[in-house]
Amino acid sequence: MNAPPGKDIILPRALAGCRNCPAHAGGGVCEAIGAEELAALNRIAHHKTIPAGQIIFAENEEPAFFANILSGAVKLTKSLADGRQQIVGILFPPDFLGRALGGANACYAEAATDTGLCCYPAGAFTALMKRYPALEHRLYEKTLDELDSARDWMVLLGRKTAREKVASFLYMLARRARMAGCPKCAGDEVAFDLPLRRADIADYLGLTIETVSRQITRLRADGLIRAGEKSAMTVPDMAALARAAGQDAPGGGP
Amino acid sequence: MNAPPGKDIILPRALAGCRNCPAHAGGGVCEAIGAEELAALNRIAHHKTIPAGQIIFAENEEPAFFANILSGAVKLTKSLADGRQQIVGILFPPDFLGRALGGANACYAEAATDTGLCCYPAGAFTALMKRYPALEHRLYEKTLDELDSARDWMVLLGRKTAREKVASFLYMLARRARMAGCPKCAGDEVAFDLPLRRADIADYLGLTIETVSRQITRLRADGLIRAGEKSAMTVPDMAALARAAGQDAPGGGP
DNA sequence: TCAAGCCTTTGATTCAGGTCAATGCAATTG
DNA sequence: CAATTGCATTGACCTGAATCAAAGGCTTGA
Repeated sequence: MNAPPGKDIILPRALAGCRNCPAHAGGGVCEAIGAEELAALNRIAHHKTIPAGQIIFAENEEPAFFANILSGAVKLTKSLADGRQQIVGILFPPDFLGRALGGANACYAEAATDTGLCCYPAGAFTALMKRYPALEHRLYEKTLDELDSARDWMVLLGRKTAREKVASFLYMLARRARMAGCPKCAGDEVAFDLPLRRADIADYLGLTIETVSRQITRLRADGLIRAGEKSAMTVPDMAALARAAGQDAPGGGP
Repeated sequence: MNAPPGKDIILPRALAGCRNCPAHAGGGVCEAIGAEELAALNRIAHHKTIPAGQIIFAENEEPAFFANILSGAVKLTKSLADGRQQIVGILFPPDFLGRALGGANACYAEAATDTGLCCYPAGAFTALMKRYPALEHRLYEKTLDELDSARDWMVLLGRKTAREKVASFLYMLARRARMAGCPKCAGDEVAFDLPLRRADIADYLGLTIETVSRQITRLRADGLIRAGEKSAMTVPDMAALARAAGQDAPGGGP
């Protein structure tokens, strides 16, 4: 695969578009690098939209491009020879997609929902990284954060019960929604959309579809979540959900 | 904690010692950086030996130092409020210990066996990283590798059976021993010492002590491993062990 | 409008791994 | 040299989650 599949969008040759970009504020790669670096990045950038379910790149494949995620969600999966799957990470805006150094990607990347990307061709991006240590520095920071969350997830996979796993997953999404300004929230409640189907949630939590479904039913019966239309979810009491998740973060810690 | 506990060792003010250092060859931080960088590192370095069981640094603590691991093994653990524990990584020579950027450590670090460290005071090391992008680049590479192995471990935790987990753990140790020159091996066999007690193996694999013990017994009965004195282990057939581990790496892949 | 596919939910049953309890076995120690 | 302590092993039993099986909604589209 040489280029990301999906629709191309021609970028205006200016930074105007960056100003409202999620990757430019809120912890993206484009934050905390200089104006020169940003302009250079912008010159090689290229927007794409990817439909849900499409594979963005495969395992053991030299990356042809890297990207900032602008909208949607991307799942990173690994699988065993016999087909068992594990989702090892979910990327949301403004996360960075791709192993920016040292060869092949170690997992599949697939669009979990319709996804918008700001793509950089691998060669040009690598050259920029060499020229601008600030850019590499920023990516290193983001990688350390990814490593921390991978390790948090290892605790979940190795030591939490099915109920705690599902509660943790919902709690993570709710915290993310609240931090993102929470457009659908009312009062203290936090509302958001589930970006994953049951099968994906199961692969993310190391469970089966059926167990995920049962635990969601149970959490709903216990009043810890409310389900609305489609994939809409509401958390009436974040602290209670955190407790059910086995987390010691009453208000909204890590 | 301001300094690593354990015995201090005065370093000769020269690079002579680095020549045989595991961190200087075989993938360590000190490999693939320039002579100038290496000399600067050496100037701030400081050897320590840490006895087994000693905590090297705690969670949520600003690191006072970073270190290359010279000998032994260090376990990184995270735990839930109620005491459940998960080992999220084991570091061997020539791995790098510490979050070199952006604040507090995200897990406990404890010496699994008697461990030798080459320590760098945090402030001085950070200054060097700023001055020498090559050093930061090298650390970034190592962090990406750590992220990849964390994700491999997530597959193990989420999707493998108890038998596969234990086989994977032993297979990982055997591969490491074979790559390290395999001083104890005879012929095609691979011999090594278990650096962890049953309780630690259980915390690493997301199992209980009893299950680990039973699976080791079973693997022994099946002839996939042989146990010697103390913690000595021998793998007569690496390919067979890889198969039991659910790995698709017949000869000794990733 | 109805059939065909997807997902999701729910129920019944099974089983891998956890829990509880006893024993074994070295390495220390008084 | 008992007695203690800390692991490791083994056995009996239990349970949480997997598996197998069957409906039950929603979309999609003819």
